[in-house]
Amino acid sequence: MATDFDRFKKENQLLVETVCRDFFNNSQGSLKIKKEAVVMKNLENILNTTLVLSSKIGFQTMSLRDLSRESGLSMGALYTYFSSKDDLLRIIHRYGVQTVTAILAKAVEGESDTHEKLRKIVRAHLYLSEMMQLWFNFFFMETKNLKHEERKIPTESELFTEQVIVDILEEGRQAGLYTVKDTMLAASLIKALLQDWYLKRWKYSKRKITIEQYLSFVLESIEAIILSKRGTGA
Amino acid sequence: MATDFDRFKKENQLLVETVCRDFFNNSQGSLKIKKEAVVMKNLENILNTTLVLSSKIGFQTMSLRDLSRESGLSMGALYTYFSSKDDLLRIIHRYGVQTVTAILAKAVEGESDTHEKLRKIVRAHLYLSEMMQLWFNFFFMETKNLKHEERKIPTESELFTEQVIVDILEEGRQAGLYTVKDTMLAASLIKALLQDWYLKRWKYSKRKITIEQYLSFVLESIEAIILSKRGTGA
DNA sequence: GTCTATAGTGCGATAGAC
DNA sequence: GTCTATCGCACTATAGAC
Repeated sequence: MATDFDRFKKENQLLVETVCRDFFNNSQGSLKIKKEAVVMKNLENILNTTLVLSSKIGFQTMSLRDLSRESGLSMGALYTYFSSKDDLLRIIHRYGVQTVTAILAKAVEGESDTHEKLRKIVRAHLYLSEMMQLWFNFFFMETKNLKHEERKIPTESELFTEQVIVDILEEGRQAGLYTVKDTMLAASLIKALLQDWYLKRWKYSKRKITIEQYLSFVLESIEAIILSKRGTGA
Repeated sequence: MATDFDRFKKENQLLVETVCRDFFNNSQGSLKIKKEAVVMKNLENILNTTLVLSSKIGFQTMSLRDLSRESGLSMGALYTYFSSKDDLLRIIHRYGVQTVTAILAKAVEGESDTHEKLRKIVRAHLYLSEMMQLWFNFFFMETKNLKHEERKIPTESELFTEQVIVDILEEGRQAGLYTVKDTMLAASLIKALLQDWYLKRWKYSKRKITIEQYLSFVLESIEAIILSKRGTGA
């Protein structure tokens, strides 16, 4: 049986391709290589290999020689796609966060029912973090290696998503649907629960908790915290 | 006015000293330096400086030259307290986790009221993570740099604390006090909320959320999730 | 018990062949 | 476009003076 998550996966198959294409379109001026197909293939390889190695030993510990060996590309080839190790870090953050933010923003688009909107953003966030588990972990763990000016990228993304949730909660509170008093703290709490899924993946895997089970539990918990009585429509 | 947290701080002033003394007692055979006072002073300096630098740039990025400069100790002096950079990492994890676990275990000792026990462990965890913020962050961020055999130290500590919470929830459920069905997921949720306080310290600081406010919100939220009706005693 | 000086290693980055 | 060879540097770790 196809689960809800399977459907989401099918609708969003080309995530890494999106990241790579964004990069290619933005860098065409400065990039030495002009063939899109070549850039796409190698860049996807580089990014995926970097994410895998970083999840095991961390970005700083990973040497470019490790990356060269694991990706099958020579040191020279690597340097045609980024200008320094720091640049590679920046690329992953910038274009990764951009893609994630765009998908999450789209997830609630056109939904008018407040509570349904809340459920949609929670589900989209959880599913996306599952599909892009290595990316989400990377954003969280490697931010401190960015130069100061670049650190605001993941920070602002965190605040943006949280603000989307705050807005929904505020809307529900003013409509008398939610009784929660502090919508900002409630939104932080929701973010913390969503984040726990990918930060503690080892724990949930070991216990064989499926993503659907986790989603149900999170939604129930959120409702317990923010809902007094549900409207007749739900 | 002295807050609840101020009282907790006074009762647990000597945390880093405890870690250092544990280390000294356990290493006296292998340690070159024999004077306890000297070891305590320098080790505390080394550990604190390491935690500060790691919180800014990460343990791997921090060079021992950085540590030497910031602590005021020479490279040679550093190497009389640990045998390699990896050893330093291990020391912080091992003795730090040991101290934290002992304090948390003591926090619920002798409390017979189930719900009060839950509130005590939540409060102790939150307050302790505030006092040892750099330590808790270090445990979380630097675990992957440990050699495989040593990684179970922080992992088991996470599971231990969670099990304490599971036991309390299970006790309450069987007594008819709590209606929560999945006590394990509920305990994970509580841990996630506690962890968010120190992982996202920048966010809560910026918003001027005090630790007392956060504690109240977390306790209320937990109660909303697990409680049906409170007993007459509470 | 702490220092300075240095040995030895592996890194990021690049130049030039193909 | 991709490769190999190599430069210069910063690192961990240690040896020997004080």
